[in-house]
Amino acid sequence: MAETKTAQRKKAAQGIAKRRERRDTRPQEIVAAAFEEFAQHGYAGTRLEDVAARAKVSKGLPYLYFKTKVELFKAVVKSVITPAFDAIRGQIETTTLPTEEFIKGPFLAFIQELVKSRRAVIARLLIGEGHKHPELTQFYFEHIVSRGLQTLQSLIDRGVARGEFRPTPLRDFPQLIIAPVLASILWRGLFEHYRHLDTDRLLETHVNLLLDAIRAPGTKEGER
Amino acid sequence: MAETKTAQRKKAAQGIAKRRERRDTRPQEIVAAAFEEFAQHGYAGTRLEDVAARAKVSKGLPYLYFKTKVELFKAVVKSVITPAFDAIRGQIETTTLPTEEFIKGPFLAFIQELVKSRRAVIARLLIGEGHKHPELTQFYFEHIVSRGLQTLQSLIDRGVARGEFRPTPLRDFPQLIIAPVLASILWRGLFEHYRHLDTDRLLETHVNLLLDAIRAPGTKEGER
DNA sequence: TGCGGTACTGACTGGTCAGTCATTATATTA
DNA sequence: TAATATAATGACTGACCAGTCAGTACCGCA
Repeated sequence: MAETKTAQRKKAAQGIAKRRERRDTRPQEIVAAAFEEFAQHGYAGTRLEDVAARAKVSKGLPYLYFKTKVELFKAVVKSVITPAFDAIRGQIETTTLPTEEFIKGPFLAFIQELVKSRRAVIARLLIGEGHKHPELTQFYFEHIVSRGLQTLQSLIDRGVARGEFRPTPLRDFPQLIIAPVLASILWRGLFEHYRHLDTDRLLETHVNLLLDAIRAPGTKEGER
Repeated sequence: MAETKTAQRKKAAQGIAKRRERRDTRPQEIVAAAFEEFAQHGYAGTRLEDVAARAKVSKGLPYLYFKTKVELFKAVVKSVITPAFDAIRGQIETTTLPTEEFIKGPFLAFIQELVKSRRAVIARLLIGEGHKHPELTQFYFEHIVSRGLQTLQSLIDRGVARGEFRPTPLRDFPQLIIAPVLASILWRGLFEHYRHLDTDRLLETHVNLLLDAIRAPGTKEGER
């Protein structure tokens, strides 16, 4: 009997953490597995059984930490999306670069990377299945969309206040800055297989045209 | 016995068309019902039983005209989307207006209307569930997206050839012209409930900024 | 007036999957 | 080392739905 126990402990001893630690890391492991599955099969197309399998866990365990499938999905969104957006928002608020330089540099780099990252598929998921889960959509709207747009608005306002940009209705529609990012994400998800799209150049073109359109006259030193 | 028959005929006589006609109109009726259901519940969320009920038809009948659910969805896309796009494509190709006028006029009106129309929900459907049905996506890509982008490209090229626009990389990325349309459709579908977006003005702003960015120098008569 | 064909019906099948729960394994505590 | 608590399991349930098919009703025709 004692022998059987020790035999069983073999597994547990192989670097497997203590119980308490285990309980604390399990949710993250499940969220990570769920992210992969959701990204690959969409929300409706993902079976919790597969999530469990990927996390090397039994079918029932996810329900111990997440009451429902939706709850798990929310956890994925929170853990994957929020940090990246907080990062760029912080940069926008604290940068000392001239606005045009900031947009052509760090901002462009951020959206170029975003479009190609695994995080982008979450946006596609929200777009596709959001309307079935109002609670989820509201969370996403309040935490990402609303705050993001507000930040962009203040970025433009700052450019105008500094005399870098002429005042345009763009400040009322910061969605116009983001729209090509969305389009790129969707293209990559849906049509890349049929026709390649150079999203880096697309976004660069977008940013340049937009700046051409709003740059204050007499500030054209950068043009050539 | 003869009486029973006549009694049954009562129903049939009430303006219900003859058999042959009936058979020819049924598919359209089913497609119309399916459009409503798909628009309301998404592809996966739509039960063919409900489509049938809405069309006042038994559960089995749709399968007589459409082999599978996907086939029915394709029919919906074809009947709802294609005509509108063919119309604007024709206009683009045959218009005699100066390119800028055309874009600010008929083209702007078209996208403003499109965003608000019931057709837009189909785009949202494709976006959300397209990746699960490659066949469907391919059909959509070939019939709508690919041809649409080509038409836009030739519109820009024409403007450049006429000296109205300066040459810009925009011609390589006609997606940039459409991106705000996409964004508007998605906003209306997802967030309108939380925050209203004036898509008419958004699209007008977009078109104006874009034209400001690509207008050939010396053609600024329209500016003020 | 009845016959043949076909438009149409709706109960049924097979398969899927979210969520449950009785049971088992194992860490911790005494 | 035994008792206790709780992490984890996985067979199972209930609900759902695409797609089928044996049968019915009804039209047009002779």
